Amino acid sequence: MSEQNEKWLKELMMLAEGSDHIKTEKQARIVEAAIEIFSEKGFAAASTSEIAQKAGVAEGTIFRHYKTKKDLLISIAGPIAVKMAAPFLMREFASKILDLPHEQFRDLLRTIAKDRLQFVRDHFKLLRILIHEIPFQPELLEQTKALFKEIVLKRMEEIIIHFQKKGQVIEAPPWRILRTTASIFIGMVGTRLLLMPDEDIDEDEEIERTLDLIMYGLSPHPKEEQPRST
Amino acid sequence: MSEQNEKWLKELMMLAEGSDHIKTEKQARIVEAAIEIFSEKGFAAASTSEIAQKAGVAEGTIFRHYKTKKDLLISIAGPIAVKMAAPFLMREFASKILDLPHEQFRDLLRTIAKDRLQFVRDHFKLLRILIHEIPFQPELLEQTKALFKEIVLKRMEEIIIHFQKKGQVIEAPPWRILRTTASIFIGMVGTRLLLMPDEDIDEDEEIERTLDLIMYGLSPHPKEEQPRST
Amino acid sequence: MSEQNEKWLKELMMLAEGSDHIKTEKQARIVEAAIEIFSEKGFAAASTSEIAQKAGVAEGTIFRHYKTKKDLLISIAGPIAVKMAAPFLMREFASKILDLPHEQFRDLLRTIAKDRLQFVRDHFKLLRILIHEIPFQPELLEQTKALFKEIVLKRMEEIIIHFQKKGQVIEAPPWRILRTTASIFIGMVGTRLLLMPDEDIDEDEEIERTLDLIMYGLSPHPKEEQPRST
Amino acid sequence: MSEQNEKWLKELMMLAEGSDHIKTEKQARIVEAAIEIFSEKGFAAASTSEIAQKAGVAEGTIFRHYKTKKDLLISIAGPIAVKMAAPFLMREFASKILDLPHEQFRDLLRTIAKDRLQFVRDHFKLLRILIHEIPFQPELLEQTKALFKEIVLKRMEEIIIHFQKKGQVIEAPPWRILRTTASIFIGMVGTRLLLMPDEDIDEDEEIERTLDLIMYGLSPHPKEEQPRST
DNA sequence: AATGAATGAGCCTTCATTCAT
DNA sequence: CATGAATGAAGGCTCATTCAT
Repeated sequence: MSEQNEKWLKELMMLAEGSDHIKTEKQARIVEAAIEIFSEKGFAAASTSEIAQKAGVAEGTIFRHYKTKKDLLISIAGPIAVKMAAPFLMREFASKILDLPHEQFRDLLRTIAKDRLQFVRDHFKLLRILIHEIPFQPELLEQTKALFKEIVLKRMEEIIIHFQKKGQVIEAPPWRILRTTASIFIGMVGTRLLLMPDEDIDEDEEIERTLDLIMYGLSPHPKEEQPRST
Repeated sequence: MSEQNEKWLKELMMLAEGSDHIKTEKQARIVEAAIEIFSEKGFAAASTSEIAQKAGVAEGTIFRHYKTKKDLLISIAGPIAVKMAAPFLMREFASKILDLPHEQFRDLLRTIAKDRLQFVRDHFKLLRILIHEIPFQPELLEQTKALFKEIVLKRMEEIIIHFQKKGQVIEAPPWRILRTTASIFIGMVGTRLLLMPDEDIDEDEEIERTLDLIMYGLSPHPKEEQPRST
Repeated sequence: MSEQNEKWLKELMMLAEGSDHIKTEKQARIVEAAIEIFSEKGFAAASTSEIAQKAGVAEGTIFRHYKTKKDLLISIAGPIAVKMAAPFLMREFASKILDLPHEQFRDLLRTIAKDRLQFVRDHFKLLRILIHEIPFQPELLEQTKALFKEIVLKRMEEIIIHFQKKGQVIEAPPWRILRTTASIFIGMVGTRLLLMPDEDIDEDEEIERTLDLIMYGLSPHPKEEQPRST
Repeated sequence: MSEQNEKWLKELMMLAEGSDHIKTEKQARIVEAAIEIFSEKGFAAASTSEIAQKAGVAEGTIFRHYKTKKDLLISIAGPIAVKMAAPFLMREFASKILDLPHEQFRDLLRTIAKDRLQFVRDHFKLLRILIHEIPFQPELLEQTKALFKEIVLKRMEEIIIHFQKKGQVIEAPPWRILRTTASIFIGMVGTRLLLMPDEDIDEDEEIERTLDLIMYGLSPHPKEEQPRST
């Protein structure tokens, strides 16, 4: 990783932990209201007057804290991508994992999946805004793309290669392995949250079965050789 | 499938083939311009005057053909979901496949994937609009949800069960198998089109390797037992 | 009356009887629809497209018969004033009445009132349009004003003077007598039609009692001298 | 009068006196401009942009004070009916008059007529708007109808009955007496203001002669019995 | 810092009118 | 005569943003 990147990383980590430079209580109320409304109607269809009303502040107050409406959006949607990637930003992330001698790849996936799933649930509205506005806000797009290409992909590559060396993961380009795994989890979350938001299911069980599919695929496998986890 | 559904199916199939009741040449120009602009800036941020200008018609002309701006959106974004699901609407879809005695599940996946991938490329902008507006247009949401739950899921379930009986697919809830497979392909397409639109890759090869992952998972498998496809 | 006026009178009488130059059946349907809608929402708030729809013709057809929307209004609202004044246009109107030796003024008022009241009922919507648009259409205003000043007032003046000479009507400027009498009847009709459209009353009786007030006023009068009519 | 009505009365009286909740100077300019233009071209044909221009404010400013154009109309035309009826709203109106032992009915009529005539002259444009829009704005219609039925008619009935008992007014339904008297005055005002706005006449004399007609009617009356007032 | 009245550009939509068919 | 697609000006209204208080 270049020195450039090192500096960027530091900034990102501060962002990931930072309190988002929210200073006054009114500003907090504005942000909260904006999240609610942007998420509900989309950025373009949301009006600053509605946000002001919901936040219980005067319209002018919004523009005291954020120069434009888009500024407000960026200040809300920008950091969430960083936070989503936060675990991968930790300096020790890869090394810690790689040092654990008996760690199973499957266990790692489970840990990450559960952690990020919880994150998604906790920040659903914010992520919704981010996903929706990414195509229309080049800033967001570039920032997020870079984040995942430079940080997440890089870190995960090391780990995947590590497990490939240990013989736990097949030989295939790490990016394809990452993409596939991520897609499956995203698909799982998406289905849960969007198609059947009210259904009550055993999530741990669901994750376990999904891990089965990730690890062994759809094709039946010879008995006893690759015992399924409980 | 209920009789109700039968009727609905017929309507959908007509929609799937229909020329979208576009009658005049000006109307076609309006639709084309609208697709372009909706896709580019999103529905809410698009202006009818811009659409009119791009279409080379007077603004009033739009409203002669579509009662409201939202009407225009629905008439554009509504049918695309049906078309996306079109192959699954064909009466013979399942039966045809199930009758082929030696058909491999993997071959089926490949066929569907290639076909739909082509479709996505051909109608990228339209699908972009659909995906973006679904959360804000209850009509689109319900229609699309029903389409996939009632048609696509139902048809694919039959097929998956069929291959499960033939021992080509592990015993797992068909919906989870469908979800996983679909997610992986969607992830592949998404990555291709969004993250690396310009990169030049051997798509057939990519599909094949992705099928490997779908069929056998990440875990290394005993030699010779499940030979990889060519 | 000047020669000028004589010519005008002739034209007016033709108008008063004329079939309004309505030639085709579609035109008739347009006029009918226009009356309905102008009366209901007012001229400015009525739209030609609504009229066309109600008439069952194409929008263009309206403009084949009437150059503009205002043209349509004038062709509808213009003649109704003339028709309202029609009885006073008849050449023989005054002379006929004046020749009847034993005619009572009260009987004359009764006759006119009943006749015009019926006319109002028969052409309520048209009169509504006329009254509403008079202030905004100078043509209508001038035409109507002239009609009443030159024709109605003139004719009634002769008659009132005649009855003054016969001692049946007090000495007072004829215009004031006409204005008062007309106002009372208009007030009666207005109250009937606007404030209590559904109430069921004995109209003949009402007219008679109103004539009492016109003839003898509010002040109680000595017995036997001016016997009230039954 | 019911308690319900008592409460309503209070509200109305506040309205009748109230400064119409006009707070800023710009709002006052908007109202003034709106009165001018509504009166001139009618509500439907008036445009908010024209009003804004005449008021010297931005068009948006109008909509900050009044949610819709119709809102502006109602806020202008609504109160004027109440103000027109204001004298009849005063709690002491009837009692005061009835207590004056030697009061003549004719004097009462004269007082009211002069007062209201002045009011009409002072608020001509507003009344014009009210009269024109009443048929198209159900709110105005109902409010005004109720006002006159519940307040004006009720109060005047008491008074008329009082004078009937004193023998100054003939026995006839009070509502008919009111209607007739009101019609005559309205006709007088209407003629003055609409047909001959520029003519210069002795108004006091005109009122007096009109009162003659109201009190004694058109029929000549025996000498000396009911001496005409000067 | 906070307010909220004021702005004016721009939005979606309607409308009277025209014209080729 | 009749049609109805097309027009483009104008309408009512919303909105992000500014600024004096």
